[in-house]
Amino acid sequence: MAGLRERQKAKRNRSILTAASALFGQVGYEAARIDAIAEAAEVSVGTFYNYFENKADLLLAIVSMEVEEVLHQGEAVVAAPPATAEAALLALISTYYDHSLVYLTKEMWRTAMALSIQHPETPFSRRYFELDAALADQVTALLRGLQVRGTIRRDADAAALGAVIFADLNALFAGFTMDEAMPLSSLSMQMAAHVAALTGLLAPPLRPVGAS
Amino acid sequence: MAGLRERQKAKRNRSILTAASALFGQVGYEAARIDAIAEAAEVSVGTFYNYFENKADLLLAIVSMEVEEVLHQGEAVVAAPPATAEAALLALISTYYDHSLVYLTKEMWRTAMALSIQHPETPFSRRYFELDAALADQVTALLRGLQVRGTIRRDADAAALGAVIFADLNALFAGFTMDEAMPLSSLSMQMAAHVAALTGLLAPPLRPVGAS
DNA sequence: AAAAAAAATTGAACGCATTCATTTTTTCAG
DNA sequence: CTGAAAAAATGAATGCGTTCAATTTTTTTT
Repeated sequence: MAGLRERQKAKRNRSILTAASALFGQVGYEAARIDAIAEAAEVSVGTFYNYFENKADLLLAIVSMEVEEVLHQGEAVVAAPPATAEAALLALISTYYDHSLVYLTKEMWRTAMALSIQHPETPFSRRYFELDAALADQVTALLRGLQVRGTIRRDADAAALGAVIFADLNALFAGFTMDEAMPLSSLSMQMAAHVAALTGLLAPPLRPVGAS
Repeated sequence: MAGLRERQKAKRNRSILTAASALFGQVGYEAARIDAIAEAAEVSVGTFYNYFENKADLLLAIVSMEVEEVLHQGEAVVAAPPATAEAALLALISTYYDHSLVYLTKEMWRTAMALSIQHPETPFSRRYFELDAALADQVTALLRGLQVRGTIRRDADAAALGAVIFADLNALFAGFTMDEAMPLSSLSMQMAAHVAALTGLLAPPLRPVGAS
């Protein structure tokens, strides 16, 4: 049976996360003061730091949730991709983009990206890049699936192209988070143009009729 | 004739920038305290803030110098690119990479990237992205030059591919700055693999002999 | 059930970027 | 040269994330 101590710990953890998440959503990550989070969670500032390493740690918890859900959804696309290379890539990337503002605001994303770059040796950063790598791998897996099926040229370097495409979708997403006025639809359109440019190059070479 | 006031202002400006640059190089951007910079520049903390908006402003001055020099060098490559698409892209990108640690450390780059993402409405950010855009445009210009010359397919979307390639070289560079142990040679090799994957797709279609 | 040990809570104190009211220096009109 | 006005310099004060020595609560031991 869970002891008092254990139960209280779980309750406080939840309480802090809930309070932080709410405040981040209301006033933003930067403007959310630790005192305010602690107060809302009915805990002292010192106790807050007993539960979370620092402010960034809170953000990481939320980012992890977001990316894990999106990875899960992405699996379905990779398992059964649309018919054309263009449609398949757009389907996967849309999965990512469309989910992106469910738990996080643009400001929270910006902060997460900034923190991950600035302090690479931090647990925050390590975890963030683990998630990034998983997404990039999913893009590569999609490309490989398309190659096996003959939708795109087999001689293309799927790993390299997966990395390139992920870097690009990431850069476009960063641009999206940096423009508060930009709607998701604009992001999708930009991505569609880039995907079209790439898939235009990826069509398999025509094979002479009757060739083995 | 320049008055006393004007002359002193210029001298102090130079003094602060020199002191900051030296300290950044010695102890890093984050560890460089404003008091220390001010003291080294023989100026009070208050005066420091009279000359620079904030600490990031110092970094921006150094980043600007770096990127401007590299853009200048890049022009030469775009004006007279190597014979193959692969060699041309590698030449341009190497120009960027090889210059990158002249004025800045990896930590300074990381900080600059992080700041530019985190506070997009800041003068820092605006200037940083102006520089980024200029670099991306240079990649696109190179591609267009190669198209005109027939080195790569004319039906490719140069603007989109330029953006994709720039996003990728940027992502690889970010990875480089985040690994203190990684040498420039590793970065170049990664980029070479990606460039090879892309240029493999960019070869112009064979034209039947004798076609107009 | 009392005492000792272990674990967790607490808020005052610290470091550091930035701000601001006050003082000093420079300019310039008379 | 003098005194008023303008500009710049100054360092103490502020805000905020994080740390830590002291206190309180919970668990274990006897």
